Amino acid sequence: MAETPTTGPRWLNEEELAAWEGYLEVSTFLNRRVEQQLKDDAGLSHPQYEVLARLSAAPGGELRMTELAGAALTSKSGLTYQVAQLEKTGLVRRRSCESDERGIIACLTEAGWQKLRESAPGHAALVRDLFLDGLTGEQFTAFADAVEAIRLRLRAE
Amino acid sequence: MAETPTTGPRWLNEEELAAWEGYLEVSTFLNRRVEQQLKDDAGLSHPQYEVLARLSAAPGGELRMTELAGAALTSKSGLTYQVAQLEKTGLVRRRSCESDERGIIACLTEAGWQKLRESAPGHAALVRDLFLDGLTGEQFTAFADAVEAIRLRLRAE
DNA sequence: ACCTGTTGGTTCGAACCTGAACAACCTGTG
DNA sequence: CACAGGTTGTTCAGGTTCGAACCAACAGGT
Repeated sequence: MAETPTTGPRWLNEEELAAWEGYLEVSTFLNRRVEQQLKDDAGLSHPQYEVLARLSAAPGGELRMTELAGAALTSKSGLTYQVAQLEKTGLVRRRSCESDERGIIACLTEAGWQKLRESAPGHAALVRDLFLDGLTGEQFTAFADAVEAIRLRLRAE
Repeated sequence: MAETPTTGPRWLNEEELAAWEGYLEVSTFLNRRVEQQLKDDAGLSHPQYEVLARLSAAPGGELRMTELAGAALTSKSGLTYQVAQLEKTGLVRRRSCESDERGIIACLTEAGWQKLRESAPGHAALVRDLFLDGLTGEQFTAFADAVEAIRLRLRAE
């Protein structure tokens, strides 16, 4: 009984484990809430919203599929699926690329711009409510720094 | 042209948007890497590992399904699925609960303990590498604080 | 022009997750 | 005891995700 604590395997110390588990919990619930809000208010999944948002941030509201996949954080096949969904509902259109026969360019339709204009405020409000408003100014910058640090580390591979 | 910037809809300011998108990116890639490492090294999905870990942290290495679902951050039906998978591979066993006829208790088998002992160090090393080692001590505590703040906010509903 | 290696996007299969519907069971109130 | 209302866990259908395999098209060297 003396040599091993009864708490089971713990290869991270107390603090580290708590931080990691806290992060996992936050990440899970944040995703759930965002997903739910978008679905209810705009009929979009989070990935779909992300696609619209990334397109809207690109010049001309259009991007090649691969670039879009990178920006919207999904796999190539995942993006094919999502764009197909968005095309069904008329929010995105696909056209072929002139300079590269293989290329496909996804671009926002007028309805896509419209949908985004409608749904972005609600989405932003939720992000603000759940994520930003809970933090003091100091906490926010510290958090942003930490995220940036982890991001660089992840990128370096 | 003058009144609206060409950057598309942006209902969060520069800083806030960058933090949110940074978080999304980090969260996505962190999940991917963890998932991949566990799959490669232990043949487990992250949810499955989570189940084993939570069970191992519980007294006797066993928990009722509902408690386990709460701890492992999945829905009830998701847990049923995962436990079924883990049962197939012999890492978890189910037994019925004496005090409550409806209840099912999931408990780690010896193979389950063994698998966890084998895989935890690799998992911990990755978490350390991607998540913890990228942060200075200050950044770490600031991050942990921020996560805790968000967590409380999410819980308050 | 012709290989060779690389890239762009889609398709396919399998795994996964979720919410809703369900049956079995508990609980407490009359 | 009976019965209404809540809980427990599973099942089911539907949508979603990923990676591997694939074909078409580019690019560079010979």
